[in-house]
Amino acid sequence: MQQQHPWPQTIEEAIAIQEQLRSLVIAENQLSTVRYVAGVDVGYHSSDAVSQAAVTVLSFPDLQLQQQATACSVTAFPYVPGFLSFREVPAVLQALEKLDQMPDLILCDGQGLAHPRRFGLACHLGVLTSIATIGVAKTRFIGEHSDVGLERGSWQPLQDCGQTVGAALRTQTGVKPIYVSIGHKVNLVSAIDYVLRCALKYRLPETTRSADQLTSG
DNA sequence: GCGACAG
DNA sequence: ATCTTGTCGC
Repeated sequence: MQQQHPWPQTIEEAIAIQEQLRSLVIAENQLSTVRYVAGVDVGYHSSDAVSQAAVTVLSFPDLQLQQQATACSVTAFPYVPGFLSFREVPAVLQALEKLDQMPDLILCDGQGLAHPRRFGLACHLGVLTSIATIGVAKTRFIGEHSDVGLERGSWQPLQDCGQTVGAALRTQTGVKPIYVSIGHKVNLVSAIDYVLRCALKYRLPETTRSADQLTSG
């Protein structure tokens, strides 16, 4: 699971990579039966110099923790909105390599297609690993949407430049919606369904929560 | 020029 | 992301 392209040193190089790789994104279901779902998260401490990635693998649909791994690496890119993947993907790849068995699906902490160039973190990780991925973000990055119904499962398309790039999804009645978008090898309706089935009790899916927990402490 | 801006 | 306790509400 090595990086398959040179890591950019400039925004211009990063844009070129995004524009090249985005054509490789598969926006339809191409995943086997999901038995293992992973959550990934990256954290930082006092300095930005070191990125710590955590991956947790849960059984699906019963959501029991099966495996976990962490990895630290030198932070390879600054945080610039629109280029988060260049910062977080290297550490995530290292953590994934430590797993005994690859998950069937990965829920990423960030956007997928809901990105200015349609190539957010979830798309990037999916293309590099060939694993199905979904972007699950706590806040909106791009796009607009109508008000979301108050009940769990309600959602509204997230639209940008006339395209549906994701969904604002209410995972629990009365809580703020989250932003779901395609990463790789899954369509939006299925992505919403997987996220809902991983978020039975809290706003964020259990995958994200368990990975966060590994990062924080 | 002025805001907005995943983590 | 990170710095950080208690507190209001179901």
